[in-house]
Amino acid sequence: MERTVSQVARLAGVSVRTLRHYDAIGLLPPGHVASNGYRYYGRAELLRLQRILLLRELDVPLPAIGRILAEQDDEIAALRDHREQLVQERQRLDAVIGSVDRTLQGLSGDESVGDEEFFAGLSTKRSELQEDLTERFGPGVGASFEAAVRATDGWGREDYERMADEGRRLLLRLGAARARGVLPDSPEALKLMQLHYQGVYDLWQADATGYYNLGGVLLDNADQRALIASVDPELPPWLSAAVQAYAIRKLGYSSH
Amino acid sequence: MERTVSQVARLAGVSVRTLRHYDAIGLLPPGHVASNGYRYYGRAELLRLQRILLLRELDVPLPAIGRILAEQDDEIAALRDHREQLVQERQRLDAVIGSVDRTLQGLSGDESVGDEEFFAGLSTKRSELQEDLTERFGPGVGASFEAAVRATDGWGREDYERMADEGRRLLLRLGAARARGVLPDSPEALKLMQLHYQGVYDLWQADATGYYNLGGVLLDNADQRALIASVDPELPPWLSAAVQAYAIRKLGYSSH
DNA sequence: CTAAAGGCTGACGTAACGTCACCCTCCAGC
DNA sequence: GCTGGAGGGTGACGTTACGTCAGCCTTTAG
Repeated sequence: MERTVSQVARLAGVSVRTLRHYDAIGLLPPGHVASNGYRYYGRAELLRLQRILLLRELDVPLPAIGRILAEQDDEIAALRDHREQLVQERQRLDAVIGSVDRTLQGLSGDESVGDEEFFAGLSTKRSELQEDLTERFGPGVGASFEAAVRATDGWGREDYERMADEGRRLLLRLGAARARGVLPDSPEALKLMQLHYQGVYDLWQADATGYYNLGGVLLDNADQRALIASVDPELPPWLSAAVQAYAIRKLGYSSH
Repeated sequence: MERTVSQVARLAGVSVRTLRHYDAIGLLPPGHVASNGYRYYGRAELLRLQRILLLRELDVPLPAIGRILAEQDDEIAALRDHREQLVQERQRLDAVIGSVDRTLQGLSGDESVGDEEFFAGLSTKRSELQEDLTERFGPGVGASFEAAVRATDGWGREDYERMADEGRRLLLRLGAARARGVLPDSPEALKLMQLHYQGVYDLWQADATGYYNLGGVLLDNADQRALIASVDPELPPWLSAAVQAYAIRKLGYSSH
């Protein structure tokens, strides 16, 4: 009736090492240990092992299995909790897969949007954007464009492409965050938006007001919106909200 | 232009420890290390960090990120491969969640099937099963029932319940294996079936022929089938095939 | 000049074992 | 009684991506 490690291993379909491990962490001590150190398992241990393996197949971590087997009564409640975690993990995976798809989309073909139009289209479409901002909010808002244009005067195609690449990846990250359920005004989103603001600032020394207004334009300007949507169809409203949240929380914008 | 660890950490939203780690594994060495050991990062490193973080958010493991960034060209192919793995993992999770659901079903309510009817109903429904086997395959097949009945003569309700519990969990494990896509005649299935055969043998000293025939009865006998289906609706045909596969492969059954 | 930041290098902990490396014990055959 | 091989045992490192000390050294502000 007493089985050795290798016998139990064969019977249950686990490795000897696994049995030693379960002994080491106290999950399944042998029924009896001989004076020479040999482990011997009886019927009770085999039963316990079966229950362990069932739970293990259900992705329950070993410490949790130990607790469940210790307190028989709430085995079902524990499994229900566990199920919740599994479902959450699946949702997370779904979001990640969606992000990967959009990333592939954003990185592969999609040459419909020229490289130099990127960084939210701020590079070559700047003048158009400037007009839009100026006519909607007055000349003050777009004024700093001039300095920015001069700053990038010496840029070659390569510089723009690097900038475009950077912007594209940032939009992808923002899309991934959105897909994961991150809210536009959450701390995590604001961390990412700092990068966005930096990028915008490099092309156009935007202040709080300018950046805040940009939040609206991103939604209303067809080109801008299309550019962002090309990376993630659901990103434009999220990004718009995030821009405005950043302007308020981090740049101190207020509509006075 | 040169940023210290904490500055980069704040900018990118990662921990200082993470930067040290990325340096240690060679994923992101600082642009410059001062004579006092201080790390300083330039624009190029910030760019690389952004790309790292994008891929990290997509669940790409760090070594893979390193390879992807090293060989720019197949970034997209690498992501496509990665996507495949994510999808597989999601499928696995789906299967696990299904198994958890059936396990909850099998462990909670379900008192419609009395405890002592378990272990594939072999305990109290034995006589009925014996009739079925005898009338279909002749008296020889069911003969050893007699000895088994005597062997369990002294059993109390408690013994039967323990046996039932054991059987129930085994069926759950088999269901989990089936859901994971394990085939009835695969080595993994046969390992589990050894446990099933042992359980059957304890209640009825079945030989290869008897066990093989049981495979058919499990499908045709309404009680048996319902019992198994109560644990997993798709289990009966799988289990039937597994029983016969075990009889052939492990017990040497042949229809001569 | 001193204290507070902030930087640095180890080193352990995490999940669940796989995989050596090295040593001991039992049993069968000579 | 001896010996070889199967099978038992105990460390201890490797894996993933850092978190979290502990202990020591710079830089910077007052």
